[in-house]
Amino acid sequence: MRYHKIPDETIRRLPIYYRALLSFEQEGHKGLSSKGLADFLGANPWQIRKDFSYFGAFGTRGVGYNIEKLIRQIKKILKLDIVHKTALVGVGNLGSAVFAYPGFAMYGFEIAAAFDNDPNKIGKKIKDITIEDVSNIQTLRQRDIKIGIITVPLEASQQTADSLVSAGVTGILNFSPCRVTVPKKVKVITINIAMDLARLPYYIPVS
Amino acid sequence: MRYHKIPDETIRRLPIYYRALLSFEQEGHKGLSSKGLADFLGANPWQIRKDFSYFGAFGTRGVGYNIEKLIRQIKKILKLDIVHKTALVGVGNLGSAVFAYPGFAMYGFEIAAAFDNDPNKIGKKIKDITIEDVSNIQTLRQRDIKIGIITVPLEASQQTADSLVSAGVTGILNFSPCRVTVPKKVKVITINIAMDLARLPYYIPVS
DNA sequence: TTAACTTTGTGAATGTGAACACAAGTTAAA
DNA sequence: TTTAACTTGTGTTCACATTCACAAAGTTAA
Repeated sequence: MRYHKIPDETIRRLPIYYRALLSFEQEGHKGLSSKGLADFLGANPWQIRKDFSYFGAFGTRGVGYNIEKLIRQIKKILKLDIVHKTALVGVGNLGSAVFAYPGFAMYGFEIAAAFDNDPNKIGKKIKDITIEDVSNIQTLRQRDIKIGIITVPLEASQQTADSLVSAGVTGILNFSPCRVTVPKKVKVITINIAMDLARLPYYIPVS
Repeated sequence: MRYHKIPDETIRRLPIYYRALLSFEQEGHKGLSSKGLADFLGANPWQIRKDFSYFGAFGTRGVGYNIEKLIRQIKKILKLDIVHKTALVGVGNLGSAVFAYPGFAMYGFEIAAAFDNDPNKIGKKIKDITIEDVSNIQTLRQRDIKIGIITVPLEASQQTADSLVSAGVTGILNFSPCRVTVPKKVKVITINIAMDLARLPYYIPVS
């Protein structure tokens, strides 16, 4: 299995396993079976084993997995052991909230630059970062920033994405409520609570 | 095709179509072809047509779709035309942010109750809603509230989900960073920015 | 009325991921 | 050493979603 393409769904699940493993480790556990992890997460053991098997053999037959080793492996696969410098574009309500979000540091993200087009905001500081004019986005290449975070209003999001891409960014976290189109080599992850929200009523039986 | 089970993926895409259609309508357009919508969204025309076809024939061959009619249909399918009363559990940082989020009203959600277990918070008001003790969750059944929003810390999330389910809730929006296990008849949508975040580095080539 | 042109709706083919079953390896106890 | 009880890793099967190709249906213009 080792030389297969890794399913996107597997990558999507790895962070879930990762977090669960961290909590098992904190409780002092050393080893864990796929069944143990599956029960904890409400998932299937074979799904978990299959996911791991794409990356090689992590466990020991008849015994299970070594939690510490497994954490180290997943961390490496997801590249969570590297600090990624990111640039946030759009320091409005949403942008500020994202700035304050503690989850970023946990997964190795460091917000190293912030941009806005509002003259009133440019020059101000937020958490040690000076807000720059959006025209400065092109300097990201020299500054070795490869990830952009889009928190601008709907209308400006595609344009922002284009700027980021032309500045050499290879990954985009898009909080704006629309799909942005980018070259294939650039990975976009769109986070849109409203869209997730909107499909919930479908599943609710009408009283 | 009309009597098939609707793929979950189709439901996931409907809100995306819905939002795009709203913006087309606002620009004064009356009609739209699957190709027009696909170009706008960076999607495939046949995917869009297939998705719509699960619900019957919405368009006119040779002509395209009537935007207004299409919006009405999707709204009905997603049940966005009904106001859903929801209960928010956990009025901490995350809970307050969710409370302030304007997206809820847009998709027919009304936060009609708020719960916390902190005596300092109970009795206080937030946006006209009085914060109640979590033990009051059981009153949701009488109050005809069928959707719960979980914004409690990790440790309390499963327990909160259990309370909500036993209070007759049939849909849960889970913002806590873990999977919660519920009976099959209850639909859970988990929103977890950190998890989405964590898989981005995987796709970023190391410099 | 006819012919050329659009665009939808859908059966069929293809692709992808989930579920399963089981061989292979490990442990422990008789 | 043998046997029984576990647990992983993976080939196979199955289910579902995407893509494709085209018939059906409508429009326009001569």
